[in-house]
Amino acid sequence: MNWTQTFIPTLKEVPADAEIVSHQLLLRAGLIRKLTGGLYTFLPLGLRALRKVERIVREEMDRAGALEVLMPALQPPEIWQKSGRYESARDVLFKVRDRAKKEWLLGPTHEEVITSLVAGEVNSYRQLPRNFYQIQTKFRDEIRPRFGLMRAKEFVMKDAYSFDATDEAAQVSYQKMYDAYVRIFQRCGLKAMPVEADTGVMGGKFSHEFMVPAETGENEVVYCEGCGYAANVEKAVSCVPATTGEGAASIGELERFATPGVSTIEALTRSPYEVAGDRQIKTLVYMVAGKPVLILLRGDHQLNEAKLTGVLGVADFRPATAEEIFDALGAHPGSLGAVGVKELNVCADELLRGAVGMTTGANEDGFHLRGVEVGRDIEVKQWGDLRLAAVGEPCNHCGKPLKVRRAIEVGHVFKLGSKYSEALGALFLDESGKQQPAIMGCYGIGVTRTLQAVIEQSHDKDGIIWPLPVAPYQVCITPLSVSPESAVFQLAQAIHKALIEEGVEVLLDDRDERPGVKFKDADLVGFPLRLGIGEKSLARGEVELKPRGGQLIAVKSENAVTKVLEWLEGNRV
RNA sequence: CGGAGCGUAGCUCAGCCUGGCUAGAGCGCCAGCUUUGGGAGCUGGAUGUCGCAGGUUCGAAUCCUGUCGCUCCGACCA
Repeated sequence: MNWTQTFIPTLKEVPADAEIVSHQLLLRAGLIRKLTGGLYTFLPLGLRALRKVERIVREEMDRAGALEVLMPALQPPEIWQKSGRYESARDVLFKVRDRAKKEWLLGPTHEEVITSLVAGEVNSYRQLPRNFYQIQTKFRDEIRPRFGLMRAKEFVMKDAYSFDATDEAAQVSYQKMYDAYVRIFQRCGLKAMPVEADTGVMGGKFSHEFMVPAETGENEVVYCEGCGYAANVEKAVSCVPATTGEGAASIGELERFATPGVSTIEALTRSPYEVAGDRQIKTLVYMVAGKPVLILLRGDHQLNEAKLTGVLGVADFRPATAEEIFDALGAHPGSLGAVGVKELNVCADELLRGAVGMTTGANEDGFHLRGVEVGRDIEVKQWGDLRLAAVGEPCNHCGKPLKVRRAIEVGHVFKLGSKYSEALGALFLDESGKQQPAIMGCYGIGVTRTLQAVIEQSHDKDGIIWPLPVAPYQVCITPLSVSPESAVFQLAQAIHKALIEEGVEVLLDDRDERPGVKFKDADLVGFPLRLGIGEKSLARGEVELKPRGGQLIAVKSENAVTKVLEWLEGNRV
């Protein structure tokens, strides 16, 4: 392909509305253009890279035995009502109406569709296991689209759904996808790590996310360098010693004391009170299904709402407002406590079990209580792990201090169980003739997001550094003259032709531009290999191979094609 | 949805506070000349609904109101 015949609108300046470097480079390298917030057009170069990622995904899904299908993006709301997600996922659902005013949904995902298909087609254990996948555009009414392709209203996703007759078989299906994901991200040149994940609104009990470490990521991963444990912070557990009464200022007697103006844990740790954070009980009030519930944590800990969902068994909750709190407890945030509270549900973190000599709010503005004994003074109705694991806490498995880093979620595998198969009637007859719901798994990869994650992870100050397998072109030929009769350009064209015949994806920069412009653009776009042809080196019978980000290699011009092929072979993943 | 900021040429932005000549710069684009190994130089040229609507005023890019869009922070997030 000649540069002048394709369309690569590179940008010298950084677009004002792109915040993170991968988004800036997507725009600057001429890969995408924004139509409006959260919606982008893929330009020829960007589309080529996207297709590369898709191809890798497709090859690995096929290798893992999954079958490609293509489902409708437009879906009837009825199946979403059946699964219950018409309500639970309503915030992300795009709804449209046809001329008869009937409502339709633009699919954010396809569990309902595939399960409906299987419900009608699969009747016997003999037809299982099955795994169907598709690569398709998904629509989500994101509250706040951002970071280019990272979080968009519309994006390309690979989604796969497995159906099994037994739990054990489902586990095998899950592991196949897990292994395929490891290969996919490796082949994309990404350092992605699988981490244990919360299952969220999807339901199900078992899940891993594939995370690409990046400062700009929207997720936090807790991990241990000692044993390899890694989990999304929403799921992560750590091993903090139980809270004892040792060292407490006052054990045994419940004592009310004045704390004028104190409304934070931190303020109580200071003079004259000097109550350490781990000697305090933090009292949060949440409205759970419309009723106030007290959530107790140690003062130095943070609430993990994902864990709260698990402990309460419902996701329908939110922090109470100051007014709701005052109505329930007669005090404002900062002076709250659960001592003597009988009429409200009290839900406490495990680490508070048996804690004595604690300090907490007195439910009277400006007063706290010390000498609190959980159990004696506080009636806890529900216990659970509610705590957000934090950096430095001991790993639950090996005791080494945990670390935390930000990451981009590029893939997610779930063991779903039978939630959807039951709701949508995906039943089969087992060997004994008994009707059973299929055991499902679902497996997503954000294809467009993966593409951007590659750039986020692989770039320098000059531009993108494409891993060879996902580069839009593998090689860019840069002749420093494009006058038709020049030896430089004639050689460039000959090599171009020869490489195409060898099946190499090659771009010939035939623009009549100064060398600096061509070099800068080649670096910006990030071709893995650039072949420079100029008068000076050609006078010595040489051309120049320049791997992106590597050292220049002079090769004899008659060996150029061979050397390029060798380089490509040597860098294949 | 709450908070903050921004909408002026294809891109990056100045001008606005303190209303007033023909609305500007750099980059890009077009033509010509010169140049040719890391985003060249000179000359000439084209390009604007100053987001949109209303208001105040003799006069609005500038002040006021509304509205739409974008960006950031938060909440949210399969």
